[in-house]
Amino acid sequence: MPLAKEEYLPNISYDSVIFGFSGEKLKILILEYHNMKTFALPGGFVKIDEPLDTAVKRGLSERTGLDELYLEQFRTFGSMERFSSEVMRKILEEQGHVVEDHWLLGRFITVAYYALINYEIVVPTPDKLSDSIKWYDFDQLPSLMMDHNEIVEKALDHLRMNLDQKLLSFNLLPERFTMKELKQVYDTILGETQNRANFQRKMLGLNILERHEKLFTGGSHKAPFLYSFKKAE
Amino acid sequence: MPLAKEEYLPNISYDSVIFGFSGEKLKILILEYHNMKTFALPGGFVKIDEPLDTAVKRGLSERTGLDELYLEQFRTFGSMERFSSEVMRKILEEQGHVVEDHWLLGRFITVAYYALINYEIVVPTPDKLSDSIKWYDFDQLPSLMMDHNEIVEKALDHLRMNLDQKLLSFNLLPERFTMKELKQVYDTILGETQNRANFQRKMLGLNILERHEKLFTGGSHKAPFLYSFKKAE
DNA sequence: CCAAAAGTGTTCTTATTACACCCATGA
DNA sequence: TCATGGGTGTAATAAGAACACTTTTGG
Repeated sequence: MPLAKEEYLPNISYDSVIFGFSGEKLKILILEYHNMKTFALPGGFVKIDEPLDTAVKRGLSERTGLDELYLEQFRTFGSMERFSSEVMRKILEEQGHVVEDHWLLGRFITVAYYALINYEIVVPTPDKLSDSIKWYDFDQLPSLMMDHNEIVEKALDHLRMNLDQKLLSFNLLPERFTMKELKQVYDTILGETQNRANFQRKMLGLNILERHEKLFTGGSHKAPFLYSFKKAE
Repeated sequence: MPLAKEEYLPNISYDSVIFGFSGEKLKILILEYHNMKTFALPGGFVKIDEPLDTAVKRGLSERTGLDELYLEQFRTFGSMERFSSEVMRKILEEQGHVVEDHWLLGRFITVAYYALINYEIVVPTPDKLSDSIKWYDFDQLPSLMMDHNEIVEKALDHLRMNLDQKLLSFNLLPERFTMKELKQVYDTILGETQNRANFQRKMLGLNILERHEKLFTGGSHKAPFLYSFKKAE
C-alpha cells in the first residue's frame, strides 16, 4: 500500500521546482494528475524517521533518476488559502482510494526546494498519484494547482541570486565547456543578454575557472578555449 | 488544558530569533525551562486551522506584548539530529504532564523566523513550558538545546543581508533619530565600524530618509539633524 | 578660543559599462 | 582573402574607501 498513513508525517509536504536547461531554453518539470487536467509541481511527503532533506532527495531521485542533485531550500509556505481539499479529493477518488478522512485531505505546510539540471540526461518518471510528468518551457507554464505558480516565481527569484556560487554545484554543463556555453546559461536564467567581453572578464576574475585546450569545431573562426570549474580551494 | 493534542498540528513547530537592540548591544531573547538549566529559543506550535505566519505572530505577541512585529522567515530545519526526546520528556515531567506517548515527544520539523525590536519597550513573558525569559547579549549566549545555537547563527547571516531594506520595517528606532543612532544600529548588527562620512552619504543616497529640524542636546558641539524614514513611495 | 561632534569635500582606488580592435580559423 | 566568432584593449562612468577640512555648539 503506497502512501500509508502510518509511514508519513501528516500535514507536512515538500514541493520542488526542477529547472531544466540544455543549451537554449529554461524548462520546469510539471506533473499532471490522471484524467484531471490538474497540473502540479512534483512533491512528496516525509517519512516518520526521515530527515527532511533526505525525503526531498528520495522523491527527486525517483522522478529524475538522478542522485547527487544539488537542492536548495528557499521557503516554507503555510497559509490556509494554499489548501484545497476538493482537488485532492478528486485525485484520490480517481485512484480508487478510500477517501473519507484520508490523511492527504488535511491541511499541509509545504517546504519548497529548487534544483537545476541538464534536462537532456533525464527521463522523468511520474509519481504514485499522477500519470504524466513533462518538461514545460518556463514562459509557457500551464496554470498550476493551489499556490504552485507562486512557488515557481519565488524559486526563480532565488535561483537568480548569486548564480556564480551555485553554478559550481549544479552539474548542468559538461565537464569542459566554452565561455559561450557558460554565457548562454546566464543569459537564459537571468532573462537578459550579458555583454560578451565583460562577461568573459568577470568570469575569469572570479577565479573559479580553469582554462584547458582549445576546441576545434570545424567552424571557420577562431577556436574557443575550453574551461572547467576548479575543484576545491 | 494548554497544548492539547487536538488543537495543534503534530510534528511542526516554529522557533523565533528575536534580536533586541537599544543603543549599544545586540541581544537575543532566550527562555529557560523550569529548574532545568535548559535554554531555548522561544517557539511554539501551529493550530489546526491557523496560517503559519499567524501562529508565529501570536506566539511572539504573547511573549513580547508587541503586535505589528516585522517577522522574516529564513529557513526550515528538518534533520533527525535536531530531535531529542529526552530533554522534552524532562520538561514535560517537570510540568506534571502525563508523559507516555505525549505528542510533544515526537519528531518536529521547525520553521525559523527572526525579528528585530527595541528591547527597552518590551517586557518578556514566559510561555507555558518555561518559567523565565530574558535578554542575553549576543556574544554571551548560553548553550542552547537541540540545534538552536545553529539557528541563531543562520538568523544573523540573514539579518545582515540587505539591512537597508529591512530597517524601514523593523520599528527599532524612534520616529525621529540622528544619523549617529542609525550608524550605531549598522555597526552593532554588522559587527564592524563603518566610516562616518561615507555612511552618511550612502544613507542619504538611498533616498529613504527625510531630514527634519536639528536636535539640540546641550552638548558643546554642532547639533545634528533629525531624520525619519520616508513613508510609502 | 577651545574641544567635540557634525557636515561636507577631495582624492584615490576599484567595479561596471560600452564599444573598438585584432586574431585565429576554414571555406 | 573574406566572413565569422573569439580574445583582449581602452575610455568613460559609477561606486566605494580613506582622510582632510570646515562649521556649529556650549563651556
